[in-house]
Amino acid sequence: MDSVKIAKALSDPIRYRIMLLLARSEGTCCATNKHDNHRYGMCNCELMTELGMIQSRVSYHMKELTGAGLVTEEPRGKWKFYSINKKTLQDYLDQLNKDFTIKTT
Amino acid sequence: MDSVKIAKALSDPIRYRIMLLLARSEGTCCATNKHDNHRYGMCNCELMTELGMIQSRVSYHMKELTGAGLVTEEPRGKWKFYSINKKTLQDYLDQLNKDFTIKTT
DNA sequence: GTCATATATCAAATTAATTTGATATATGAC
DNA sequence: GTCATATATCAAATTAATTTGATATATGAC
Repeated sequence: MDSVKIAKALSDPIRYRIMLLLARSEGTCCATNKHDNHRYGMCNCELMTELGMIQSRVSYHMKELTGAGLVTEEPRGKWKFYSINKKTLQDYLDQLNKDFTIKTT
Repeated sequence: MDSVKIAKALSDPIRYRIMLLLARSEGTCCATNKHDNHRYGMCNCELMTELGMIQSRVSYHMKELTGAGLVTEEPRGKWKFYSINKKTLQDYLDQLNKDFTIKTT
C-alpha cells in the first residue's frame, strides 16, 4: 500500500467520480449470473455511458485505479467487472492517521 | 474542503515527505519567541536544508500544500512558519469515509 | 536610509499525465 | 471456423505539473 500512489489515483476528478459511481451503484450492467446482481460494481461499458467518455479513456483511468489497488477487476465473459477495494481505502486512511497522528491532536 | 484537491496535494512524494517532516519536527528553526518552541512546524529555510532543494522549489510545493489547506503558514519576521492543519486532514478522512462508506463494509 | 536575508513570483524549459484514434486481443454467439 | 462486441494497448498529440534561474518583495539589523 503506497499512500502517495493512492493519493495520485484519487487526485483526478474523473477517477474520484468513478470511485463514487462504483461505491454507489449495484452490479446490474454486466452481471452474467443472477446471483451476482447484489454485488456493487460496474463494467467498463457502463462507465463509458455514465461518464460520456470513449472506451480507451475509461480503460486508462481504470488502470490507474486498479494499479493503486483501489479497484478490483473481475472478468465476466466479455466484460470486466469493477468494484471498489475497501481494504485499500481503509489501509490508506490508517496510514494517514499513523503518519500524521490525526486522532491524537 | 475539496477531496480531489487534497489528494492532488498529497500525490507528490516530495509533498508527502514535507508533510511527514512537518508532522514530526518541532519548531526550533525560525522560532523567534522562546515560548513558541514547543509548536510543531518548520520554516522554508529549514525545509530547503532538509530536502536539499532550492528555495523556489520549496516555495512551489508549500503553495500547493497551503492552497489545499493541508498546511498553515504563519509569518515570523523574515520567515514563514509552516505547520500541519490537522483539521483539513480530518475532514479529508471523514469525507472519504462518507463517500465510500469504508467503516460499514 | 543601506544591507543582508527570507520568501514569492515569473517565464522558460522540462517532465509527467491525459486524451484521442487506431489497432490488437479476447470472449461469446453462431 | 466467422462475426460482433468488450477491453487493452500503442503512438502521437495535447495538456498539466514540476523544476530552474532570475528577479521582485518584504522584513529585520544597522
